[in-house]
Amino acid sequence: MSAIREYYSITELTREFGVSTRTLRFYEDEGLIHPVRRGRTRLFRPSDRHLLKQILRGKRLGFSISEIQEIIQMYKAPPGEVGQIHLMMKRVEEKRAELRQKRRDIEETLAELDQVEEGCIERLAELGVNT
Amino acid sequence: MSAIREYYSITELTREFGVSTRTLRFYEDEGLIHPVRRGRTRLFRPSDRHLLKQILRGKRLGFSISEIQEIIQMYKAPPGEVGQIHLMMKRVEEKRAELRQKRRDIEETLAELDQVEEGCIERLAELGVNT
DNA sequence: CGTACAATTGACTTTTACGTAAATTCGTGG
DNA sequence: CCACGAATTTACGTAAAAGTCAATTGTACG
Repeated sequence: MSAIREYYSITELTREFGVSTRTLRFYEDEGLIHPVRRGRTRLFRPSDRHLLKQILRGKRLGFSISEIQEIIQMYKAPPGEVGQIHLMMKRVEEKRAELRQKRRDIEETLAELDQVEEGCIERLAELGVNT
Repeated sequence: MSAIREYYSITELTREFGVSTRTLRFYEDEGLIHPVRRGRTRLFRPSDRHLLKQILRGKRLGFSISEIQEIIQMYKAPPGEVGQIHLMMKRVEEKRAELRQKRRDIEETLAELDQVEEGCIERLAELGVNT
């Protein structure tokens, strides 16, 4: 078994997650991740790797980079000021509403795909089940 | 109560769904919808409107136009040839897998946002519940 | 019947999220 | 020490999904 690595190279992460080095540098430019450096070379810590997972998850859900940025900000410690905390809670609730909408969209689409499959099965039956 | 309309104008749909006319024309160019014409003016039938709903649902889930195109194709009657039907069933299963992944992503993100909210509440408690 | 407004077409622009290529720089093994 | 491979920087390119603008064209209506 492998212990938890201290650092990952950029190519290790590109292979693990199927993204390009360009993509990782782009995410750094956009301020989504902050790998440390040894000289000019980027070293990704487990926390960077975890962040990358969250970024890619956001991408799969169709969020833009700036939306992902926003979500990631929320994961960091809550701000110190009461007004800011309430603002964050409002944002959290908005994101949740959006996610629930997406979930409903998924359920609907899945249901329709089930219908499609049924149609296919029926059609196959019509054509004679023997193949 | 309003009966089912026969036709919708382009601006009616843009208002109902919050999209621009450019967008609807773009979808038509891409072959997603096929409104009929009176002269040069587009007339959208209820079926076009329904299609538009499905398109926007796909957009919310982060699917590209061509992916949405693919999904919409599935909703049309299954093909006549056995091989084609099996191919379609395979595609359906692939899409379902993708949607289930998205659903997992949503659950994870929702759980994390719950954590964020809890953190906020705790933080507020620390600062004194009186506000 | 004219005009004002809604809709269309076509062309160009913009934004996002990277891709790609060229030139450069580490650093490690032989 | 030096070559070679891996990583970096800089800069320009591109595809997708519209936005925007200009020039027309219907067409409804007073």
